Amino acid sequence: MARISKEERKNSIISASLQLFSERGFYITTIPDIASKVGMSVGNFYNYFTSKDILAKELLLYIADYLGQEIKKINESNLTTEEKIYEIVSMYFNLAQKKPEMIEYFLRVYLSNREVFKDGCEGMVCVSSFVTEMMIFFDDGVSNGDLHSQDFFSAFGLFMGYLGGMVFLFGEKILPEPLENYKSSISLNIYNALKTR
Amino acid sequence: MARISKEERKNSIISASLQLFSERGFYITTIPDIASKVGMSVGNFYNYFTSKDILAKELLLYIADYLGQEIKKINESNLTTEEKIYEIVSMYFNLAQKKPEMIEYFLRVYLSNREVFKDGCEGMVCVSSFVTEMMIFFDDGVSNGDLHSQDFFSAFGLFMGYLGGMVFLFGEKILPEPLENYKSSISLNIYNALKTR
Amino acid sequence: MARISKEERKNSIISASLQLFSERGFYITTIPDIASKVGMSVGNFYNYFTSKDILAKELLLYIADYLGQEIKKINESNLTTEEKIYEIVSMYFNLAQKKPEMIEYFLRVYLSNREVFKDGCEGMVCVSSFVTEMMIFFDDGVSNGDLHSQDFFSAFGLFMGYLGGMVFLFGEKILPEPLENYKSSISLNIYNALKTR
Amino acid sequence: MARISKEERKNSIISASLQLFSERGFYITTIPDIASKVGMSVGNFYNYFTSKDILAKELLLYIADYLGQEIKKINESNLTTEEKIYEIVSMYFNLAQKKPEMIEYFLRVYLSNREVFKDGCEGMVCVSSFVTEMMIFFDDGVSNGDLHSQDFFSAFGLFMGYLGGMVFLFGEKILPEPLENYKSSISLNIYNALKTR
DNA sequence: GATGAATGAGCTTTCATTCAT
DNA sequence: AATGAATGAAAGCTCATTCAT
Repeated sequence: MARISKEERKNSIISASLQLFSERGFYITTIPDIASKVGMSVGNFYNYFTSKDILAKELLLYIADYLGQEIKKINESNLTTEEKIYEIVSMYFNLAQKKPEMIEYFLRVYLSNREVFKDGCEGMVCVSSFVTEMMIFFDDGVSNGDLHSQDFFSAFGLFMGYLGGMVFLFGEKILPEPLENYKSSISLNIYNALKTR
Repeated sequence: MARISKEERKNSIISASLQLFSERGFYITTIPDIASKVGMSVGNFYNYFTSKDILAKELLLYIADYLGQEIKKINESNLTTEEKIYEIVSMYFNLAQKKPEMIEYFLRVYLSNREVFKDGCEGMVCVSSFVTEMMIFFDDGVSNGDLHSQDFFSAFGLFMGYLGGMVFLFGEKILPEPLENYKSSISLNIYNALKTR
Repeated sequence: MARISKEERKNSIISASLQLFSERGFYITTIPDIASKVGMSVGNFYNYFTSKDILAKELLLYIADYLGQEIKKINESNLTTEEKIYEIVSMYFNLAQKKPEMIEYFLRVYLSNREVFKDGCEGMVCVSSFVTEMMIFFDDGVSNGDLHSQDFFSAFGLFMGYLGGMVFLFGEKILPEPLENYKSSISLNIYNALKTR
Repeated sequence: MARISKEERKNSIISASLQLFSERGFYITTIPDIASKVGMSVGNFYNYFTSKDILAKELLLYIADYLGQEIKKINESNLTTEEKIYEIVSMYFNLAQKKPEMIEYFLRVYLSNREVFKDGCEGMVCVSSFVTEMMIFFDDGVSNGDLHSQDFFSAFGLFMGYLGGMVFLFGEKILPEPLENYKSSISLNIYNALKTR
C-alpha cells in the first residue's frame, strides 16, 4: 500500500526544485534545500536525479513540453491569426501569474546559465517541443496571408523577447498595472509588427 | 611616478570582470579569476571593490550609463522617429558584436541573478540612466504624433525584449544570418508595432 | 523448487566480490556494485553477509583455505624439496594467471587494508590454514636435511614476498616475459637461498 | 619575519600525511585529518596540494627519491657485493623501524591503491629513482662476477619482495624477534639466491 | 528470502573574504 | 597600495546499512 509512487516522488522534486530555482536562482539553491522542501533525505534525492545539472535539464524539457502543448492547442483551434496571438499572450501571462516558476525558470535559469545546459541542451535541443509549435504558428500565419514572410527567428525573437521582457518587468514589480491589463495592447503590438504590410 | 592610477586600475578590473562574468557567469567567475586576469593580487582587488556583489552592481551602472549616453545622442539628433528606431537597433546590435560582454552582462547576469542586485539595485535604480533615455525617446515619438500613446513599459518591453531576444539567439549561434542583416526588418517590426494607428 | 540454494548464492557473492575487490580495490567497490554483479538486491546481500568488512574477512579465509589445500597436496607428494619448491611456485603463478583475483586479493586487499582485518583477523588468524602448510613444508625440508634450519618467518618472508613481488610486477605489466618463464629461475633462487649450506 | 616558509609548510604536510596514510590507509585518512595534524585549515591545504591524489603521488616520489639516494650511497661505496646486500637490507630495516611510515606507505598505499596512481605513476614512472639504483646495484654485481646474470625483475622481485614481506610481518607484530636480528640471515639468503653458481 | 527506497553522516573540494606583512 | 597565505562555512555527492513491504 505504498502511498507515494516513484513517479509521484519525482514529480514532487520537479515541482519543488522549479520553485526554488526560479525564486532563488540555480546556484543559490542547494540540494539540501530541495530535499528538505520535498521532505526527503539528500541521499535519496540522488536516487531520482543523478546530478543537479541533470535535474536542471529535465526541468527545461518539462517546461518546454508544457508550453509546446499549450501552443499546440491554440495552433489547432479555429481562431484567426490575430486571435491566436492574443491566446498565446494570454496563456503566457496567465502562466506567469499562476505558475510563475515555469516562466521564471525559462528567463532566469535557462537563459543565463549557459554552462549548465551546454552539454545536452545545445542549440534548441531541449526546447524544441516549444519552438516547433511556434514555428507552426508562424508558418500557418504566413500561409494564410495574415503574416508577412520573414526570417523565423526575427519573428520568434519579437514574440518571445517581448513576452519575456514583460514578465521580467512584472517580476521586478515595475509594471504599474497587472499583467492582465497588458494582454490586448501587447497582442495588438505584436500583430501590427508581424502582419502583412 | 606611479604608472597606473587608481582610476585606471579600477577600469581594468571593470573590463576584466565584465568579460569573465558575461562569458562564464557570475557564480562561475571567482575573485582569483578576475585578479589574475587583471594581473593583480586577490587582496588588492578588495582595495577597489569591497565585495563581489558590489562589483556586480557597479558594472551594471557602468553599462546602463554607457547605453544611456548612446541613446541620448540619438534622442538629440534630428532624425525621424522611424530613423531613431533604426539607430537604436543598430547601436545595440553593433555593441553586441563589438563588445558582446556589455549586452551579455545585461542579459545573463543582471536579468537572472536577482539575489545579487536585490539590495541596492531594486526596481530600476541602477539602470535608470538607460531607462530614462528610452522614456525620452518614447515621449518624443508620442509628442510628434509618430507613436501611439501607451503604457511606457509595454513599449519598453517590446523594444528591449525584442533586442535582447535577438542577441540571445545570436549568442546561442542559432541565427542563420549575421545580426547585421536583421537590423532593417526588426526596426520596421518595431516601428509598425508602435506607430500611430 | 528453489533453483539456487543458499550456499550457491553465497558462493556467487564470494566470486563476484573477489573479482571486484581485487580489480578495483576494497573502498572503490560498493555493495551495490557487488549486488548488481551477482544479480541480487542490495538488501538481500545483507542476508548473506552482515557487513562489508565481514565479507572481506570471509574472502580471506576462503583464499587461505584454497592455498592451504593446494600446498597440502604438494606437501603430501613424494617429491624432493627442490621439486616441491618448483611446484609451489608453479601453483602460485598458475593461479595468478588463471584466477588472478585470488592472489591480487591477498596482495592488494589483505596486505594493505589493515583496518578492515584488524578485528577478527589479527596476526595470522585468518590465514592460518595457509601458513600452517608452509610451516609443514619448511619443517619437512629441514628434517630431510635439505633446508638449513632458520627462523620460519625469515624463510616464509622470502618465499611469499618473492612470489608476491613477482605477481605485483606482473600485474603492473612491467615484466618483460610471461610469468611462466620465471618459474625455474625463481624456484632455483629460492632453493639456493634456503638449502643446507 | 615569517616563521614558517612555504616550503616548510609543504614539508609538514608531507610528513603528517605520510604518517596518517601509512597508519590508517589512504581512504580512511581524510583531508581534515591531515590539516588538523598539520595545524592548518582545510582550505589552506589545497594551496599546497591541489588534490588528495596529487598529494599521494608526490609522497611516492618523495619516498622513491629518498630510497634511491640511500642506495646510491651504497652503490658508490667500496664494499663487496655481499656487503652491499647487507647494507641495503640494513638500511631498509633501519628505516622500517625509525620511519616506518616510509616503508609502510610503499607497501600499503602504493602497492594496493592502483586507481590512485594510475594517472601519472604508470609503470615505474614515480619510483624510477629507486628502481634505477637497484638496477645499478645488480649490473655492478653481475659485472664483478659476483652475481649470476638473470632477468633484472626476477632479482628485483626477490630482493624487494623479501624485504617488503619481512616488514609486513614485522608490522603485523608476527615476528618473534626484532627486525634487527634478521639482517644477517636475510642478507645471506639473498646473497645465496643471487650469487654466481 | 527478496526488494530497493530511504537515511544521514561524512567525504573532497571551492571560494569570498581577511589580515599580517 | 600590494601581496597571497589563511580561514571556514558550505557545496555536491557517495555509500554502508536499514526496514517496510
